[in-house]
Amino acid sequence: MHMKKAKRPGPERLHQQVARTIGSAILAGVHAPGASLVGEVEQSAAMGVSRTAYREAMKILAAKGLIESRPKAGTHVTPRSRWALLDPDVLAWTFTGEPDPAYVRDLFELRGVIEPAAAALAAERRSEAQVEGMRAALSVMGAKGLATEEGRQADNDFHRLLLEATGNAVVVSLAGSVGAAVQWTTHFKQQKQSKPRDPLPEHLVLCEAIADGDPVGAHAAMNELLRLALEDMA
Amino acid sequence: MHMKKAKRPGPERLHQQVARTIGSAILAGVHAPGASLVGEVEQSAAMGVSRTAYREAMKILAAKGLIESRPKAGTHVTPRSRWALLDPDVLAWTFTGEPDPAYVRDLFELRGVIEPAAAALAAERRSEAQVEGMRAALSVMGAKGLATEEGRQADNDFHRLLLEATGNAVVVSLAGSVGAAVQWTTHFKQQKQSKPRDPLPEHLVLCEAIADGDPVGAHAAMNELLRLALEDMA
DNA sequence: ATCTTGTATTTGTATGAGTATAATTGCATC
DNA sequence: GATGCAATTATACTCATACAAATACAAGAT
Repeated sequence: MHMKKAKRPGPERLHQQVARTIGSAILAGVHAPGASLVGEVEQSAAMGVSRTAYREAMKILAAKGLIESRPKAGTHVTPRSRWALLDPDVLAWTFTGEPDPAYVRDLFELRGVIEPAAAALAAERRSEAQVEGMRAALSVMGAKGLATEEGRQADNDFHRLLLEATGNAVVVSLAGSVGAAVQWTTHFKQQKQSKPRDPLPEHLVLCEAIADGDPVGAHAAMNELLRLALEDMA
Repeated sequence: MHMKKAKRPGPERLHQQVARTIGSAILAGVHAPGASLVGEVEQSAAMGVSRTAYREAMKILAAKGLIESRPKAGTHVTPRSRWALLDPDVLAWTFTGEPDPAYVRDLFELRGVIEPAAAALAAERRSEAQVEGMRAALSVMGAKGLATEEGRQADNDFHRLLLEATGNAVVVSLAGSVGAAVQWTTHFKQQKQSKPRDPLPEHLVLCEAIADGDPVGAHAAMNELLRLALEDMA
């Protein structure tokens, strides 16, 4: 069987580059809420791109709630409360720089709410096939370890399967974003970790609670898993 | 003191119209995931707009994860799992048509997870000023009732203040989206409600639990509030 | 079969002109 | 002085056109 050629994201388009540059600057606080980005022609010229590319970048940022444009008034950064903080791109832009510690705290707090609830839902609704898949993923994870690419992939698979087992599309998309964000943060700190602990045991406990259809147990198991993960970073 | 002129959204721009039209069609299932919107020139001509406006609309939809474009391959609708289901615009587009019952169920389920947790956080972190504001809002709500615009505004204020009291920016933006979505759905069904129940008592219980700094009580009170609200719709 | 190479199709970028919107200003009025 | 109304004007918005770049696909070479 052929390995299907991995879908290549391709080179970043110009308007995406512009959106990333300005978006990152906004999230880093270079342009505070209320700040003015008035003057399409000057701004685009200053970046050395056409107004077309610049405007399309603005549309992307506006779609994510970071800016707002009106004729005569110009383009301004919106208050933080309107930003789509869980958007995948916004998340990535946030973690290009040093992320605000308060933001990371908020993120973990939300994770602590969402993921145990998701585990409980999964325990109630999982199919046999999903349990099979989760067990298989943990098996690979145990055999290869988290040091290998395969092991990390299996870890991802496990969590993805768990989310899908909730049968709640909104929870899936949300927890997916949060999980990705948390991985970004751990990626930072994990550099220093000389001796990583083996996280397999708590994964197994969680998996079996879900297999048993035990929402309360799954909730508690996920809580424990998150507690241990957080402990590893301190 | 002058009342600042209320910010008027103004007329919808052309590219926003196009984005709304196609976005709504995607969410309504007219264009299923994988469906092709190939041919910018033809598509834009068919809608009677310039290619510029059409492309800017595409950038908006792409920013919300609904579509994906690549040269030669064309533009296609992405799988549902990538959609930003909690984006304000996406929510609005969803509720222009008959929303999928499963989606509404998922939304309420998430609300049942988020809002009690938010109430508990608020109980731990609220300031005195915030408690004052929440009490004042409930006072107005009790005096005017939910039949008046002022009363509904006070209800919104209460919930907004509660969220702000969590001190968690991510929870605020998230719960704000979910709350807005839930209001859309209730707006549908509430038409038929001949005799609305007075929701003030459970609001007061919740408010006092938060004022007392009682996370467990606040969690339970919010659960009860949501249970009653859901009951009103059945 | 597999790899390379070419080619055609589609989106991406650039530019310039003109339009529409709304913040601002100035003026008249109360 | 404050308020309401009209003209001004800065700014984003829309359009049309041309060209560039990327890439899926097919044809050919190995």
